[in-house]
Amino acid sequence: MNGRFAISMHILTLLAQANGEWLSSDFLAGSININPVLVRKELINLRNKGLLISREGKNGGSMLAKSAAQIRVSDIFLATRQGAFLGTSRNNPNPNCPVGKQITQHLNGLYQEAEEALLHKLGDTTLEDFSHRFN
Amino acid sequence: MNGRFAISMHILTLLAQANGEWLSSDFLAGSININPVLVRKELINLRNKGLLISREGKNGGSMLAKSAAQIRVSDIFLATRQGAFLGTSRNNPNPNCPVGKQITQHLNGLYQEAEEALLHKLGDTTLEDFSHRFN
DNA sequence: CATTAATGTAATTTATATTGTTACAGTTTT
DNA sequence: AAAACTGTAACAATATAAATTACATTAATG
Repeated sequence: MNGRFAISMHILTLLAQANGEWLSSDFLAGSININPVLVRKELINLRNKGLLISREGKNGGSMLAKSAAQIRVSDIFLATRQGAFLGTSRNNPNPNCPVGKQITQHLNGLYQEAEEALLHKLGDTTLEDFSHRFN
Repeated sequence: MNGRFAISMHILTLLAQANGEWLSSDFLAGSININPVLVRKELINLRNKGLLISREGKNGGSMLAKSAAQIRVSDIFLATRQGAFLGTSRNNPNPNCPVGKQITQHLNGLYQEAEEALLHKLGDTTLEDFSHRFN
């Protein structure tokens, strides 16, 4: 998918299983096995998207902003994709070619349809469902 | 999606509209506006996947191996994705954490489901359908 | 049979995107 | 005041993708 999606799923699964405990970015980073700063950057993003809350200072950390049953995997997907997901075509097809002139537009249409199908599928699973798979 | 998918769609759309003409890699590269060597690499791949045929030497080029109606966009997607598409998680979560130990497996399950939904959707459109959108 | 116009392919470089690191300021609890 | 956190900027390293160069090979054609 996207490295950030995997990190966010990991973070949120840990939070879902934390039962009201504030988990520190260092603890999360230890489970994911990545640098704590990357975790904090992801935490900031997920917080901005309303999926978790954080507390600064000693005994600080993060916890879910709502119950895991209210968070769909598609929400997490949407929260972590940067702009386009399928696309970012920084290509400049030849505008003098009938195909080149239109291809970007038609590919984008295709990407949009595909993404909708993907989102629909990911909307079937909640974070709670996912987190229960670890039992 | 993937830069190679876009290139392949572009190549195949041009071939679909070529009506039995052999198109050269230089011509294709001119429409896509990328280096001809990249096009040839993609042509090799698409040929190995049975989507087109090529002819060497003077007046050589490529053409579709079958009618555009027989090629689904999902075939092209499958032909261009390298190994995993959603995934390639070269991350090593902490095996001493109950979540870290299992997350890769569960994410892969999710990716597989998502990819199936995507493929199903892309299977609804043929290269012919796509190519007709340029009229 | 030499010329020309193609493909095939390896090796290398360049560009871009992703991921990781360091350092330190700010916040809150004790 | 000390300790344990988060927040964030600036930078470094790595990985991936794209482009380039160079040349061998193939086949048509005059």
